[in-house]
Amino acid sequence: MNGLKYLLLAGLTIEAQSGYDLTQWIAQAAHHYWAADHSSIYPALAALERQRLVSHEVRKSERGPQRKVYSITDAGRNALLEWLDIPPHEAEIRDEQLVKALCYDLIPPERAIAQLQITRQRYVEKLTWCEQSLRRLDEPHVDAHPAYASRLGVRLTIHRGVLSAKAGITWCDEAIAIIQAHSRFNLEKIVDYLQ
Amino acid sequence: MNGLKYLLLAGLTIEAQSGYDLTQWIAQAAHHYWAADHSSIYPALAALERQRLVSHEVRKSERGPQRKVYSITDAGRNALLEWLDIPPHEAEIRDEQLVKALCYDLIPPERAIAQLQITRQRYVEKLTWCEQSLRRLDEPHVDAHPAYASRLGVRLTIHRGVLSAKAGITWCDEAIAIIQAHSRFNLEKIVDYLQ
DNA sequence: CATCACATGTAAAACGTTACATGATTGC
DNA sequence: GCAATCATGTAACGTTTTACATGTGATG
Repeated sequence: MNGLKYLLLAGLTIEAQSGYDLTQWIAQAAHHYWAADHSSIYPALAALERQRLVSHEVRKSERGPQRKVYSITDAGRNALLEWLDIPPHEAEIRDEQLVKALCYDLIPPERAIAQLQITRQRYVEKLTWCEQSLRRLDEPHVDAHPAYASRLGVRLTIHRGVLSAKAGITWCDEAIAIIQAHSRFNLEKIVDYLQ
Repeated sequence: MNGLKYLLLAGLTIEAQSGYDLTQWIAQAAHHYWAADHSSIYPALAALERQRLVSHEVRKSERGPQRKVYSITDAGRNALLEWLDIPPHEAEIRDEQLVKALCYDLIPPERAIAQLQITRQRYVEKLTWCEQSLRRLDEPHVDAHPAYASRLGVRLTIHRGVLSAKAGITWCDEAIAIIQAHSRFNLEKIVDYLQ
């Protein structure tokens, strides 16, 4: 069984959700650690249901067509718990921005810097979103049972988002500075060379 | 054409390399921004050669069987340059550690912490490697033409590795602290609840 | 003579993305 | 009526992973 299915099971331990909800949640809250879109989520949910790790009930939506709201089953929770103890694989990353950065020798510095500024903006937006979510988590909740007092796991993953976004912003800023220093340096060397 | 092919073209702008070299390089220097192993690299190189974006010559190895050393062609360089101006897609990440972290509510804190310590160690090793590489880049080179004085792109990507690894280490440390605080907090609440 | 690092590949299966396909409901 | 959001899916295609497959040369 693949990682997406465990992510879906994990999402359903937070609360019962539809495929649409899970899609939105992965795109926003889990985007910095898992990539998946609806066309892989719906078949994955169907497969989990065939394995009896989740079940669904149909509910009418407040707006739009009927929803299939999925819940994790006891078997699903057990499968998730078993998987949890396996040491995680290393993160798998494919970041086109870095492949392009590797080639910033080959293009004019202004174009490299313009690209980095767009990437920086994306990281800023992610940071804003994560910080807002953390603030929402910190609003006090009154729960009957202390075990549910706060969602540790959710906090941990959003906190990771904050640190990733900050690292991204720092890199963009420093990369821009390095490119500017480098182009000044090269200019000086070219002037020397021509004299 | 996919990202891997551009990464290979980018790698070949640094120097002519074999599939084996590229595999090693991606596993070490590019690991924090691109995942690929030899079974996708060899077919990708063959496809690039069919498109005349790279060419190879066979050379005997100092140790082991013959090598196919690939070079980027002018057409390859042009294809790379064209691609460089397209705004990069957002990074695609699949990090099992974070999916597991999302579930750290569900397991005893010691097990979560043990897992985080293994992950932390991986980040420490990555950081060590990147810092060593940067030091090597800083050793002065004497080059005939100033444009080749240093590899800006290589520096940029390794610098990203440093920042990513540091963010990873910080997260592991803070996650461990949060889990410890959370379990103390829950213990207190459970004691209150039982009284 | 076994093991490790070097070196290159292929085949089948699993996985993911893009595009296609449909339809309800709300607000403008 | 049109666009946007809600909501669920499938099909074709392309990519990636896992496993298989082979063989060289150095070191212990």
